[in-house]
Amino acid sequence: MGRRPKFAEDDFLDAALGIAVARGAPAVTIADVAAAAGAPVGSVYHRFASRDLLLARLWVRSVRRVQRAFLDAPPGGDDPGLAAERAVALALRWVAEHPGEARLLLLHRREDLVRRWPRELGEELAGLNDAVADALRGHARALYGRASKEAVERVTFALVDIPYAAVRRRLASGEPLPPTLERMAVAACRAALAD
Amino acid sequence: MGRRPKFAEDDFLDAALGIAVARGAPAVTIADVAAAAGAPVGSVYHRFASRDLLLARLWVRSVRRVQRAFLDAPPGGDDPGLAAERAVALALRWVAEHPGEARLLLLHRREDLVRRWPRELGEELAGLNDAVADALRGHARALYGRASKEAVERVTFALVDIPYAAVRRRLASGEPLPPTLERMAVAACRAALAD
DNA sequence: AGCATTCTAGAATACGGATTCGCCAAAAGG
DNA sequence: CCTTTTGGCGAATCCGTATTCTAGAATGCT
Repeated sequence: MGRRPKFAEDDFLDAALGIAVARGAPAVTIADVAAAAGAPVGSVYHRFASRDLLLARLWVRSVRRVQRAFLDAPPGGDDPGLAAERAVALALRWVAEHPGEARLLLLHRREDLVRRWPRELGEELAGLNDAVADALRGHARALYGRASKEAVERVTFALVDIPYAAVRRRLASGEPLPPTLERMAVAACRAALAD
Repeated sequence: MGRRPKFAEDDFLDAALGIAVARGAPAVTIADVAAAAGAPVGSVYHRFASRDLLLARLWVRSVRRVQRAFLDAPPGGDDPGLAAERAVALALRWVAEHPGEARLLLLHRREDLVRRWPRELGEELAGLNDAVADALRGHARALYGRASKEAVERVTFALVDIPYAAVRRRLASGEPLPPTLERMAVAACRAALAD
């Protein structure tokens, strides 16, 4: 019952992602999204109530995708070296496999993408990081036997911030990641865990 | 000869910085900058030909300021441990002393701030990083006896990217830097230099 | 076929914000 | 005091974009 859809939400999200990555977040205009998807503007509004909502959903979709990769990765157990290696390798691989979304997430903050976060997505935003926070506490417990604030901070710095640092500048400049990067990052990560 | 200026360029740059930091780059409208500086919009245009030029100058001013801090810092000589300690300490101190500019530089890319870089500032942009690149090569030479591409990459990762990573997430969330952070960052930095 | 429903389509409209422009004010020199 | 020059001032204008609105098309149901 009803006409068969010609455009899906994901079509517009993909189009928006492409534009954001290529020409920056402010260049994501509804007209351009529509053009990139081969659709008229009205069809975009048929799927998304507003530009902010479109971008917010793009953000959520991207965050969910990285998170899934992070959560699905095998935990490192109580071996700091192993945890370091896996976290860094995972980050580098994910960036290589999802260049667009990597750029979106690493080079923009939510606020830069979405001017005013739509109420409709309020809850969505609230619980977004819970699973990752849990996983980090799990790592802290496995490595140090406790999930104290300090232990969690340490794990986050090592497993999140350092891989991030390894990748970010290159992602911004567009240069390829140098081959020695992984080794350095693992060393740094390991040191942060051990210290 | 001529009326005495009531507003200086820096007044508007400071106002713009405050708005960018508080409400994000897109919220930096000329009307708001003027209001924040207690001036009418016309006076802003008397100093800056366009919004892009204003933001570009703000960017350049901020970059110059960090660079000065980085360049003025005493070099670590051939001791990786010392170099690591100094780089991390410098970064943490600078962020603490210049919270506004730190947020501007660490949380925004140039492209997010300035839509289209004004031609008038073309050269200004070109040579902006030369001095820092030189300094990094100097560090590479002092530490490893050579400024090969790989050595420079290593030094940059350790002395720039890691301190950056240590600070960025907190800067975005607004939380204070945890006391153990410096120690972890130094350990990571040192490991990246030694490996 | 008639009807309800789900979409496509894109022209018309509304609006926020950058930029312009004409005019007034305050020094400084003669 | 008159003239020149540098600045302050802010209402009016212009433009790019988000958003709305009216039509029409495709599909399933009875």
